[in-house]
Amino acid sequence: MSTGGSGKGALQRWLSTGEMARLSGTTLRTVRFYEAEGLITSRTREDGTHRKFPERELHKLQLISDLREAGLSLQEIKDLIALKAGCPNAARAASEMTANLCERATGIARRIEALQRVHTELSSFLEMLRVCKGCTHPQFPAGCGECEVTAQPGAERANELFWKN
Amino acid sequence: MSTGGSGKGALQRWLSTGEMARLSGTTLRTVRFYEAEGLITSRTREDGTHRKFPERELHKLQLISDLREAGLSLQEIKDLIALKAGCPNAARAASEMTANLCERATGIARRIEALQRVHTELSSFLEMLRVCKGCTHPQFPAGCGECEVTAQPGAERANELFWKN
DNA sequence: TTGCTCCTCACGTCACGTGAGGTGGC
DNA sequence: TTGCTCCTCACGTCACGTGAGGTGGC
Repeated sequence: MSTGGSGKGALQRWLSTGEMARLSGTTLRTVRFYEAEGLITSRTREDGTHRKFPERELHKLQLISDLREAGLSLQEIKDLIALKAGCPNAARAASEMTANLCERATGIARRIEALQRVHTELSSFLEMLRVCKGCTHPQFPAGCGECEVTAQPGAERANELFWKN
Repeated sequence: MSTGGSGKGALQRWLSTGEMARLSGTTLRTVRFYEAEGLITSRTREDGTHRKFPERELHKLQLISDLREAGLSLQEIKDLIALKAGCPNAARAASEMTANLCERATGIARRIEALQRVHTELSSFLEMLRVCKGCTHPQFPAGCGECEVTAQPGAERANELFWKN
Protein backbone atom coordinates (compact mmCIF):
# COMPACT_ATOMS: atom_id res chain seq x y z
CA MET A 1 0.00 0.00 0.00
CA SER A 2 1.70 3.19 -1.20
CA THR A 3 1.32 6.57 0.42
CA GLY A 4 2.25 10.00 -0.79
CA GLY A 5 1.98 13.60 0.34
CA SER A 6 -1.00 15.75 -0.60
CA GLY A 7 -2.10 19.26 0.24
CA LYS A 8 -1.90 20.28 3.92
CA GLY A 9 0.56 17.45 4.53
CA ALA A 10 -2.19 14.85 5.02
CA LEU A 11 -1.29 11.26 4.20
CA GLN A 12 -2.81 10.33 0.86
CA ARG A 13 -3.58 6.63 0.68
CA TRP A 14 -3.79 5.07 -2.73
CA LEU A 15 -5.95 1.99 -3.22
CA SER A 16 -5.61 -0.70 -5.86
CA THR A 17 -8.57 -2.04 -7.82
CA GLY A 18 -8.59 -5.15 -5.63
CA GLU A 19 -8.60 -3.09 -2.43
CA MET A 20 -11.46 -1.00 -3.76
CA ALA A 21 -13.46 -4.13 -4.53
CA ARG A 22 -12.79 -5.75 -1.15
CA LEU A 23 -13.43 -2.65 0.93
CA SER A 24 -16.67 -1.88 -0.89
CA GLY A 25 -18.00 -5.43 -1.11
CA THR A 26 -18.08 -5.30 -4.90
CA THR A 27 -15.93 -7.00 -7.58
CA LEU A 28 -12.95 -6.10 -9.75
CA ARG A 29 -15.30 -6.00 -12.74
CA THR A 30 -17.66 -3.58 -11.01
CA VAL A 31 -14.84 -1.21 -10.00
CA ARG A 32 -13.54 -1.12 -13.58
CA PHE A 33 -17.04 -0.81 -15.01
CA TYR A 34 -17.92 2.15 -12.78
CA GLU A 35 -14.64 3.82 -13.69
CA ALA A 36 -15.36 3.36 -17.41
CA GLU A 37 -18.81 4.84 -16.82
CA GLY A 38 -17.25 7.88 -15.14
CA LEU A 39 -18.76 7.22 -11.73
CA ILE A 40 -15.37 7.00 -10.04
CA THR A 41 -11.96 8.15 -11.25
CA SER A 42 -8.43 6.78 -10.94
CA ARG A 43 -4.93 7.82 -11.81
CA THR A 44 -2.72 5.34 -13.58
CA ARG A 45 0.32 4.32 -11.59
CA GLU A 46 3.96 4.82 -12.45
CA ASP A 47 3.94 1.52 -14.35
CA GLY A 48 1.28 3.06 -16.57
CA THR A 49 -1.11 0.11 -16.35
CA HIS A 50 -2.38 -0.48 -12.80
CA ARG A 51 -5.05 1.85 -11.48
CA LYS A 52 -4.70 3.74 -8.20
CA PHE A 53 -7.65 5.32 -6.43
CA PRO A 54 -7.62 8.03 -3.77
CA GLU A 55 -9.57 7.14 -0.61
CA ARG A 56 -12.34 9.56 -1.53
CA GLU A 57 -13.20 7.34 -4.50
CA LEU A 58 -13.70 4.41 -2.13
CA HIS A 59 -16.32 6.38 -0.22
CA LYS A 60 -18.06 7.30 -3.46
CA LEU A 61 -17.96 3.67 -4.58
CA GLN A 62 -19.44 2.51 -1.28
CA LEU A 63 -22.36 4.92 -1.52
CA ILE A 64 -22.96 4.07 -5.19
CA SER A 65 -23.05 0.39 -4.26
CA ASP A 66 -25.49 1.09 -1.42
CA LEU A 67 -27.73 3.17 -3.70
CA ARG A 68 -27.72 0.36 -6.28
CA GLU A 69 -28.86 -2.08 -3.60
CA ALA A 70 -31.53 0.46 -2.70
CA GLY A 71 -32.89 0.16 -6.22
CA LEU A 72 -31.44 3.16 -8.09
CA SER A 73 -30.15 2.61 -11.63
CA LEU A 74 -26.70 3.81 -12.64
CA GLN A 75 -28.36 6.44 -14.83
CA GLU A 76 -30.32 7.80 -11.87
CA ILE A 77 -27.11 7.97 -9.83
CA LYS A 78 -25.33 9.73 -12.71
CA ASP A 79 -28.16 12.25 -12.93
CA LEU A 80 -27.85 12.99 -9.20
CA ILE A 81 -24.08 13.43 -9.53
CA ALA A 82 -24.57 15.82 -12.47
CA LEU A 83 -27.39 17.77 -10.83
CA LYS A 84 -25.28 20.34 -8.98
CA ALA A 85 -23.20 21.31 -12.02
CA GLY A 86 -26.39 22.01 -13.97
CA CYS A 87 -27.62 24.61 -11.49
CA PRO A 88 -26.81 28.34 -11.59
CA ASN A 89 -26.53 28.84 -7.83
CA ALA A 90 -26.41 27.07 -4.48
CA ALA A 91 -30.02 27.71 -3.49
CA ARG A 92 -31.31 26.24 -6.72
CA ALA A 93 -28.98 23.25 -6.54
CA ALA A 94 -29.91 22.58 -2.92
CA SER A 95 -33.64 22.68 -3.58
CA GLU A 96 -33.46 20.51 -6.70
CA MET A 97 -31.26 18.00 -4.89
CA THR A 98 -33.65 18.03 -1.95
CA ALA A 99 -36.69 17.37 -4.12
CA ASN A 100 -34.96 14.50 -5.89
CA LEU A 101 -33.50 12.90 -2.76
CA CYS A 102 -36.75 13.20 -0.82
CA GLU A 103 -38.40 11.05 -3.46
CA ARG A 104 -35.55 8.55 -3.27
CA ALA A 105 -35.74 8.46 0.53
CA THR A 106 -39.48 7.77 0.34
CA GLY A 107 -38.84 4.99 -2.17
CA ILE A 108 -36.20 3.45 0.06
CA ALA A 109 -38.52 3.65 3.07
CA ARG A 110 -41.19 1.82 1.08
CA ARG A 111 -38.65 -0.79 0.07
CA ILE A 112 -37.64 -1.28 3.69
CA GLU A 113 -41.29 -1.85 4.64
CA ALA A 114 -41.70 -4.36 1.82
CA LEU A 115 -38.61 -6.28 2.95
CA GLN A 116 -39.88 -6.26 6.52
CA ARG A 117 -43.17 -7.76 5.35
CA VAL A 118 -41.34 -10.55 3.52
CA HIS A 119 -39.18 -11.15 6.56
CA THR A 120 -42.25 -11.41 8.78
CA GLU A 121 -43.93 -13.78 6.34
CA LEU A 122 -40.87 -16.01 6.18
CA SER A 123 -40.70 -16.01 9.99
CA SER A 124 -44.31 -17.18 10.25
CA PHE A 125 -43.61 -19.89 7.71
CA LEU A 126 -40.49 -20.99 9.62
CA GLU A 127 -42.63 -21.16 12.75
CA MET A 128 -44.97 -23.57 10.96
CA LEU A 129 -42.06 -25.66 9.70
CA ARG A 130 -41.00 -26.29 13.31
CA VAL A 131 -44.17 -28.38 13.65
CA CYS A 132 -43.64 -30.09 10.29
CA LYS A 133 -40.19 -31.27 11.37
CA GLY A 134 -41.92 -33.73 13.70
CA CYS A 135 -44.50 -34.80 11.12
CA THR A 136 -44.88 -38.52 10.45
CA HIS A 137 -48.14 -38.51 8.52
CA PRO A 138 -48.03 -40.79 5.48
CA GLN A 139 -49.93 -38.36 3.24
CA PHE A 140 -46.75 -36.35 2.64
CA PRO A 141 -46.27 -34.63 0.31
CA ALA A 142 -49.64 -34.45 -1.44
CA GLY A 143 -51.81 -34.07 1.66
CA CYS A 144 -50.09 -31.04 3.18
CA GLY A 145 -52.69 -28.73 1.60
CA GLU A 146 -55.39 -30.25 3.75
CA CYS A 147 -53.32 -30.41 6.94
CA GLU A 148 -54.46 -27.99 9.64
CA VAL A 149 -50.85 -27.09 10.47
CA THR A 150 -50.53 -25.25 7.16
CA ALA A 151 -53.20 -22.82 8.30
CA GLN A 152 -50.50 -20.90 10.21
CA PRO A 153 -51.62 -17.25 10.00
CA GLY A 154 -49.31 -14.88 8.15
CA ALA A 155 -47.72 -17.67 6.11
CA GLU A 156 -50.46 -18.10 3.50
CA ARG A 157 -48.43 -17.00 0.51
CA ALA A 158 -45.31 -18.94 1.50
CA ASN A 159 -47.52 -21.98 1.97
CA GLU A 160 -49.04 -21.60 -1.49
CA LEU A 161 -45.64 -21.19 -3.08
CA PHE A 162 -43.45 -23.65 -1.20
CA TRP A 163 -45.53 -26.19 0.65
CA LYS A 164 -49.05 -26.99 -0.56
CA ASN A 165 -47.99 -28.24 -4.00
CA MET B 1 -64.34 -10.83 -14.19
CA SER B 2 -65.64 -14.37 -14.61
CA THR B 3 -66.45 -16.69 -11.75
CA GLY B 4 -67.13 -20.40 -11.70
CA GLY B 5 -67.79 -23.15 -9.21
CA SER B 6 -64.98 -25.19 -7.71
CA GLY B 7 -64.82 -27.94 -5.10
CA LYS B 8 -66.74 -27.36 -1.86
CA GLY B 9 -68.88 -24.80 -3.67
CA ALA B 10 -66.39 -21.95 -3.06
CA LEU B 11 -66.40 -19.14 -5.61
CA GLN B 12 -63.40 -19.51 -7.90
CA ARG B 13 -62.25 -16.17 -9.22
CA TRP B 14 -60.31 -16.16 -12.45
CA LEU B 15 -57.87 -13.36 -13.10
CA SER B 16 -56.67 -12.04 -16.44
CA THR B 17 -53.01 -11.32 -17.17
CA GLY B 18 -53.68 -7.61 -16.73
CA GLU B 19 -55.36 -8.14 -13.36
CA MET B 20 -52.45 -10.29 -12.22
CA ALA B 21 -50.01 -7.54 -13.20
CA ARG B 22 -51.99 -4.76 -11.54
CA LEU B 23 -52.71 -6.63 -8.32
CA SER B 24 -49.09 -7.72 -7.93
CA GLY B 25 -47.44 -4.47 -8.95
CA THR B 26 -45.63 -6.16 -11.85
CA THR B 27 -46.10 -5.95 -15.64
CA LEU B 28 -47.82 -7.99 -18.35
CA ARG B 29 -44.40 -9.05 -19.56
CA THR B 30 -43.37 -10.27 -16.11
CA VAL B 31 -46.57 -12.31 -15.64
CA ARG B 32 -46.07 -14.01 -19.02
CA PHE B 33 -42.37 -14.51 -18.39
CA TYR B 34 -42.94 -16.16 -15.02
CA GLU B 35 -45.57 -18.41 -16.55
CA ALA B 36 -43.17 -19.43 -19.32
CA GLU B 37 -40.57 -20.16 -16.64
CA GLY B 38 -43.03 -22.39 -14.79
CA LEU B 39 -43.21 -20.21 -11.68
CA ILE B 40 -46.95 -19.69 -12.02
CA THR B 41 -49.51 -21.59 -14.08
CA SER B 42 -52.62 -20.61 -16.03
CA ARG B 43 -55.40 -22.29 -17.90
CA THR B 44 -56.26 -21.03 -21.35
CA ARG B 45 -59.77 -19.63 -21.62
CA GLU B 46 -62.61 -20.81 -23.78
CA ASP B 47 -61.40 -18.60 -26.61
CA GLY B 48 -58.19 -20.61 -26.50
CA THR B 49 -55.88 -17.63 -26.42
CA HIS B 50 -56.34 -15.49 -23.31
CA ARG B 51 -54.84 -16.74 -20.05
CA LYS B 52 -56.86 -17.13 -16.87
CA PHE B 53 -55.25 -17.50 -13.47
CA PRO B 54 -56.80 -18.85 -10.26
CA GLU B 55 -56.44 -16.53 -7.27
CA ARG B 56 -53.84 -18.81 -5.71
CA GLU B 57 -51.48 -17.93 -8.55
CA LEU B 58 -51.82 -14.25 -7.68
CA HIS B 59 -50.59 -14.94 -4.15
CA LYS B 60 -47.67 -16.93 -5.50
CA LEU B 61 -46.85 -14.14 -7.94
CA GLN B 62 -46.96 -11.55 -5.15
CA LEU B 63 -44.53 -13.50 -2.99
CA ILE B 64 -42.22 -14.20 -5.93
CA SER B 65 -42.19 -10.48 -6.70
CA ASP B 66 -41.41 -9.67 -3.06
CA LEU B 67 -38.63 -12.25 -2.94
CA ARG B 68 -37.13 -10.79 -6.13
CA GLU B 69 -37.11 -7.35 -4.52
CA ALA B 70 -35.45 -8.96 -1.52
CA GLY B 71 -32.58 -10.00 -3.78
CA LEU B 72 -33.31 -13.65 -4.65
CA SER B 73 -32.76 -14.77 -8.25
CA LEU B 74 -35.46 -16.65 -10.14
CA GLN B 75 -33.26 -19.76 -9.99
CA GLU B 76 -33.05 -19.54 -6.20
CA ILE B 77 -36.83 -19.19 -6.02
CA LYS B 78 -37.26 -22.17 -8.37
CA ASP B 79 -34.94 -24.22 -6.18
CA LEU B 80 -37.01 -23.39 -3.11
CA ILE B 81 -40.22 -24.34 -4.92
CA ALA B 82 -38.68 -27.66 -6.01
CA LEU B 83 -37.17 -28.43 -2.61
CA LYS B 84 -40.14 -30.22 -1.07
CA ALA B 85 -40.66 -32.59 -4.01
CA GLY B 86 -37.04 -33.68 -3.76
CA CYS B 87 -37.37 -34.85 -0.17
CA PRO B 88 -38.44 -38.36 0.94
CA ASN B 89 -40.46 -37.28 3.98
CA ALA B 90 -41.94 -34.31 5.80
CA ALA B 91 -39.27 -34.08 8.50
CA ARG B 92 -36.49 -33.94 5.93
CA ALA B 93 -38.32 -31.42 3.76
CA ALA B 94 -39.11 -29.23 6.76
CA SER B 95 -35.54 -29.16 8.01
CA GLU B 96 -34.03 -28.52 4.57
CA MET B 97 -36.54 -25.75 3.92
CA THR B 98 -35.81 -24.30 7.35
CA ALA B 99 -32.05 -24.26 6.78
CA ASN B 100 -32.46 -22.60 3.40
CA LEU B 101 -35.01 -20.01 4.51
CA CYS B 102 -33.07 -19.12 7.65
CA GLU B 103 -30.17 -18.08 5.44
CA ARG B 104 -32.52 -16.06 3.25
CA ALA B 105 -34.10 -14.40 6.28
CA THR B 106 -30.65 -13.44 7.57
CA GLY B 107 -29.76 -12.05 4.16
CA ILE B 108 -32.94 -10.02 4.04
CA ALA B 109 -32.32 -8.69 7.55
CA ARG B 110 -28.85 -7.58 6.47
CA ARG B 111 -30.34 -5.91 3.43
CA ILE B 112 -32.85 -4.06 5.58
CA GLU B 113 -30.02 -2.76 7.79
CA ALA B 114 -28.09 -1.63 4.71
CA LEU B 115 -31.11 0.24 3.38
CA GLN B 116 -31.64 1.84 6.77
CA ARG B 117 -28.04 3.07 6.78
CA VAL B 118 -28.50 4.63 3.31
CA HIS B 119 -31.75 6.21 4.44
CA THR B 120 -30.05 7.68 7.50
CA GLU B 121 -27.18 8.98 5.39
CA LEU B 122 -29.56 10.62 2.92
CA SER B 123 -31.47 12.19 5.82
CA SER B 124 -28.27 13.73 7.21
CA PHE B 125 -27.43 15.04 3.77
CA LEU B 126 -30.93 16.49 3.37
CA GLU B 127 -30.47 18.18 6.76
CA MET B 128 -27.32 19.84 5.42
CA LEU B 129 -29.08 20.91 2.23
CA ARG B 130 -31.60 22.87 4.30
CA VAL B 131 -28.73 25.23 5.19
CA CYS B 132 -27.47 25.31 1.59
CA LYS B 133 -30.87 26.47 0.35
CA GLY B 134 -30.15 29.84 1.95
CA CYS B 135 -26.55 30.00 0.69
CA THR B 136 -25.50 33.11 -1.24
CA HIS B 137 -21.72 32.64 -1.22
CA PRO B 138 -20.17 33.40 -4.60
CA GLN B 139 -17.73 30.48 -4.45
CA PHE B 140 -20.48 28.09 -5.57
CA PRO B 141 -20.01 25.51 -6.89
CA ALA B 142 -16.26 25.00 -6.62
CA GLY B 143 -15.82 26.17 -3.03
CA CYS B 144 -18.39 23.88 -1.37
CA GLY B 145 -15.64 21.41 -0.45
CA GLU B 146 -14.05 23.98 1.85
CA CYS B 147 -17.35 25.20 3.32
CA GLU B 148 -17.87 24.29 6.96
CA VAL B 149 -21.52 23.43 6.32
CA THR B 150 -20.48 20.35 4.33
CA ALA B 151 -18.92 18.94 7.49
CA GLN B 152 -22.41 17.71 8.52
CA PRO B 153 -21.72 14.44 10.39
CA GLY B 154 -23.17 11.30 8.83
CA ALA B 155 -23.32 12.80 5.35
CA GLU B 156 -19.65 12.40 4.40
CA ARG B 157 -20.17 9.93 1.57
CA ALA B 158 -23.15 11.76 0.09
CA ASN B 159 -21.11 14.95 0.22
CA GLU B 160 -18.19 13.33 -1.62
CA LEU B 161 -20.50 11.93 -4.28
CA PHE B 162 -23.03 14.71 -4.83
CA TRP B 163 -21.76 18.00 -3.48
CA LYS B 164 -18.03 18.58 -3.13
CA ASN B 165 -17.21 18.14 -6.84
C1' DT C 1 -64.87 3.42 -36.62
C1' DT C 2 -62.66 4.00 -32.16
C1' DG C 3 -60.80 2.37 -27.89
C1' DC C 4 -59.50 -1.15 -24.72
C1' DT C 5 -57.32 -5.41 -23.52
C1' DC C 6 -55.27 -9.22 -24.74
C1' DC C 7 -51.86 -11.97 -27.86
C1' DT C 8 -47.10 -13.75 -30.10
C1' DC C 9 -42.57 -13.17 -31.87
C1' DA C 10 -38.20 -11.10 -31.56
C1' DC C 11 -34.68 -7.81 -30.89
C1' DG C 12 -32.88 -4.53 -27.19
C1' DT C 13 -31.10 -3.26 -22.60
C1' DC C 14 -28.93 -2.91 -18.16
C1' DA C 15 -25.32 -4.22 -15.05
C1' DC C 16 -22.41 -6.71 -14.76
C1' DG C 17 -20.17 -12.31 -14.98
C1' DT C 18 -16.85 -15.04 -17.00
C1' DG C 19 -13.36 -16.91 -19.42
C1' DA C 20 -9.09 -16.25 -22.64
C1' DG C 21 -4.65 -14.79 -22.83
C1' DG C 22 -0.96 -11.81 -20.98
C1' DT C 23 2.09 -8.85 -17.57
C1' DG C 24 5.06 -7.99 -13.41
C1' DG C 25 7.26 -8.29 -8.92
C1' DC C 26 8.30 -11.76 -4.78
C1' DT D 1 9.20 -22.20 -11.57
C1' DT D 2 5.18 -21.11 -8.85
C1' DG D 3 1.75 -18.08 -6.99
C1' DC D 4 -0.44 -13.68 -6.55
C1' DT D 5 -2.49 -9.56 -8.37
C1' DC D 6 -3.30 -6.84 -11.83
C1' DC D 7 -4.57 -6.00 -17.01
C1' DT D 8 -7.57 -5.83 -21.70
C1' DC D 9 -10.79 -7.56 -24.95
C1' DA D 10 -15.00 -9.78 -25.86
C1' DC D 11 -18.74 -12.87 -25.58
C1' DG D 12 -22.39 -14.50 -22.16
C1' DT D 13 -26.21 -13.93 -18.85
C1' DC D 14 -30.20 -12.62 -16.24
C1' DA D 15 -34.70 -10.54 -16.01
C1' DC D 16 -37.12 -8.49 -18.16
C1' DG D 17 -38.38 -3.76 -21.68
C1' DT D 18 -40.10 -2.48 -25.94
C1' DG D 19 -41.85 -2.18 -30.20
C1' DA D 20 -44.20 -4.56 -34.43
C1' DG D 21 -48.19 -6.42 -36.03
C1' DG D 22 -52.60 -8.76 -35.04
C1' DT D 23 -57.19 -10.34 -32.57
C1' DG D 24 -61.84 -9.71 -30.31
C1' DG D 25 -65.79 -7.83 -27.89
C1' DC D 26 -68.19 -3.08 -26.56
